Amino acid sequence: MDKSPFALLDLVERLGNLIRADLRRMGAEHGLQVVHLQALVYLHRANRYSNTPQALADFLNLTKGTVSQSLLLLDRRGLIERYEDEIDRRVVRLRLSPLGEQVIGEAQIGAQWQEATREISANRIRNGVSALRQTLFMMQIDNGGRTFGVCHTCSYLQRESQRVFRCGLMGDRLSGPETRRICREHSPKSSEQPG
Amino acid sequence: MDKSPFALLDLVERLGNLIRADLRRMGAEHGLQVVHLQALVYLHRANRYSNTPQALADFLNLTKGTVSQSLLLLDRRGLIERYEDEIDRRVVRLRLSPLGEQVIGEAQIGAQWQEATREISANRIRNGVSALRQTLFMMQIDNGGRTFGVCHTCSYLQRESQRVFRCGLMGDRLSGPETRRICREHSPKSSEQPG
DNA sequence: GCGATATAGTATCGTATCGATACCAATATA
DNA sequence: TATATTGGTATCGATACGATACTATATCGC
Repeated sequence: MDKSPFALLDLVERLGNLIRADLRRMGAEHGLQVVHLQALVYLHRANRYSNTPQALADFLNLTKGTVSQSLLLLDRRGLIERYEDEIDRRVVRLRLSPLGEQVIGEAQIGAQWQEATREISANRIRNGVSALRQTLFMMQIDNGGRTFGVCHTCSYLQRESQRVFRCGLMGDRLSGPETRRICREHSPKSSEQPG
Repeated sequence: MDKSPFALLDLVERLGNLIRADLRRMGAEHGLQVVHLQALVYLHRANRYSNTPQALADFLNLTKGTVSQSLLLLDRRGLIERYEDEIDRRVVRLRLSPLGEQVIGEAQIGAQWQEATREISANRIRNGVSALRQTLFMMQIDNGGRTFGVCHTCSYLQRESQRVFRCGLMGDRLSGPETRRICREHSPKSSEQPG
């Protein structure tokens, strides 16, 4: 049996630990835990379908009760803002406050990673992306989870013209920037998981 | 600028979250936290240079004080055993108890991953392994961390005969199985980071 | 050798995560 | 309109985690 899938697992775990440690260091500078920074980063990038406590809970694989507590803390510190959904009045929408945006900006999230991958050939990275994307797709099927990708890799995305897109699932028109945000409804294109 | 390094980062983070969630589920069945299962898995695989509280702390990127508490819990539950080092009497050695081995065996760690990667071509996986291994190497340099790999990918490994190996750093002779365990002294071979 | 320093580990304390449970309000369903 | 479902919050207990202080052993400089 080929052991390289397990080698890949080891690497993902190991790198995940390092990324986590990096977040821990950066969070400590602002008195924040890892999960807080993860939440801020998520809200920084989430699209309009995905900026709710429940979506964040799905993303982090935590219960809504747990996430609710973290959001309370972020709110108290003035890092996020809550506002009501106009249609469904149960739903709370979340966004970063100016202070939250500032923290994200200063934290240089991903700078270490960018530095570490600078010397790696683009081709090799694309190969890695392919392998991991396919793995993520399979794991999503396995446990009914969500992939939280951007529109570019999503099967629902339709292109109406050069600059106008539409989400085939929600029916809304999407701007260019919107298509680069992460979405809880993301479903990988079939071309992303060749078999 | 090419964005695929960030795509790779997203995937590693996302998969890391899923692996973590998987550990959480499996741990819950035994009343264990994620970090406990990570510790058990580590001790299950660590070689003779790496089965100490400090090595575990390095692996998990936690302080020795924090790890000491988790080990206390694992000890109370009879999942690990401690024994003194014969030479350095400050050092505590750790190993899984029979019960700990049983828990690891039942937990089917990595089963979900194995299933998820089954359909992916060996070549694509090897490409992914190459990209991530190189990234890990660079991140290790950046933050002075450790890679925690097996002898097979380590620059210190020397082959004395068909079945006999030697660690060039510690000077010890190593059996075949020993070379497949993870080591805190691991230093990637130069052939593992071409470029 | 011998004192200063470094290292491995433990103990204690405060903060905050996390799951479980219960609960409320709004929406969906029948 | 009654029931079920969904989004979110509140509370509680266990415990991770870092910071700090501490002990014991080992190593280094001289």
